[in-house]
Amino acid sequence: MSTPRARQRRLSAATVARLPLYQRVVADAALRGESVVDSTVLGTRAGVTPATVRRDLAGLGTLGTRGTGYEVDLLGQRLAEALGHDRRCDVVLVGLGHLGHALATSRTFLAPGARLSALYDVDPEVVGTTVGGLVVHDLADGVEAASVAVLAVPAGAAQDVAERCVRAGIRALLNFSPTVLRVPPGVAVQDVDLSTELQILLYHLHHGTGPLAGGLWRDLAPGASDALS
Amino acid sequence: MSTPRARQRRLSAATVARLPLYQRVVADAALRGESVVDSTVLGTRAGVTPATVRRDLAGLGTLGTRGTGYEVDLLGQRLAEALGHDRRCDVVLVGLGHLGHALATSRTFLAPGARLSALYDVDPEVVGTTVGGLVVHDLADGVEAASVAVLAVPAGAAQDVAERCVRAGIRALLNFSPTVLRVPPGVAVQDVDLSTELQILLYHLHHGTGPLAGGLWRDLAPGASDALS
DNA sequence: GGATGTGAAGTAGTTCACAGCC
DNA sequence: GGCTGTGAACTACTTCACATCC
Repeated sequence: MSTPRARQRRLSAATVARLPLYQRVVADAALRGESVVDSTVLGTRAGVTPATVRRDLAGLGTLGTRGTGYEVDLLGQRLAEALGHDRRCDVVLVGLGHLGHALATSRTFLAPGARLSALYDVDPEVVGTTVGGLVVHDLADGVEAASVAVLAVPAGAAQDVAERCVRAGIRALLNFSPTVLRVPPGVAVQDVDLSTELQILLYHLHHGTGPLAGGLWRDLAPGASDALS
Repeated sequence: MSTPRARQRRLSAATVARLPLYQRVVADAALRGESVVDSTVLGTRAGVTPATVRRDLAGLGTLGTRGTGYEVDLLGQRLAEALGHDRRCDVVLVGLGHLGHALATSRTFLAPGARLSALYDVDPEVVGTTVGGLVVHDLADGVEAASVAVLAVPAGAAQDVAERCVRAGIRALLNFSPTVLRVPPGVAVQDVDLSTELQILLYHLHHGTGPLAGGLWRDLAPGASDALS
């Protein structure tokens, strides 16, 4: 146990945001029975240039083979490790409107290692019901400790809910409310604002503007789409 | 009508992504009865540095007053204009699972100017029902023309749905599926991957890494939170 | 031959710091 | 006095291009 996990350098935020993408492409490649992928196919499938792929993956340590590419199994393993898929982690979800319901029952939302540990709402009609195998608790009864809280609540309630979560010792919030949360230092907030995403798209549509972080204006692959199924 | 809309320079993608945030803060300020805001309060409320606020807003033309700040009404007007809130725009939504349902019934998802014009699904149990005042049509019967399509469908269906939309003449897709879509040039795709957002948050939590595009590790405001009721 | 990994160049975005105006 | 708007410095990210190794 001398150098347990010190293989990878510090990854940039931009790289981290792409790791889940690579992970998905690699898992898919494994399912298709491919044993090796190179940066070009990884890139086209992930919507990223080959150079960026290589730069990103180089940050995980030396795992490619020159002249060949990346071994799918090994790459998948390293990505899972970097993304912390081996670590258990409890997630609580607050707000069981349609969005909360969608998240609680989604098969793909939770990363490997993450487990939904509790659900909360304030609506008496919802409290006590079962969603995705978990009973919905009353937010007023307090929030249990966890690693992450997902906030799928109306804007007006978000700050209050965030404070309850922080008081419960939760240090990472995934915020779906259109609100900028005030949290103490040491608490991470990741905002996902669905209406903002639409507005960004509309802006680029109206102004005919080009590529955006999310990867706009992607080209159709030259060959036919390689039908999966 | 000599220089109708040529007031603003070309805005960077990063700036565009922040405009909706400013817009919200400004609308909120107007509701509170504030008539002027400066870059510092705008910044703290939007979770952005004052310098960035000024740089961003300067791109909309000269609209601040030195020594004072930005007039709320004027700023709101310019932001709305830049975001195209005056332009009508039809949005179709495909997929009425919980997520689609949430989007279709949300009061905040659609930007001003945007109107939901049609809903589609493939599930016979859902087709024909009414959601948010609109009847759900069968996707197999074809997609009507619109400016934007929102894809809230399972990953396996996303590419097919995207192609139907493109065939219907839609040139902007908001994609909630964990899939990289292949589209012809000239079609804009904005990806929103909810599971990726969680994974990014988990990475930063595990590795104790710092600020991210979304704005992690925000500080608590020095004063008490200015309680809005 | 062919693909990785990486210095070096190029581009985009942020922050500083201050001149200019109210 | 105070705050905007912006050149200039800085930092972050991407892309090129090639030496390196299989």
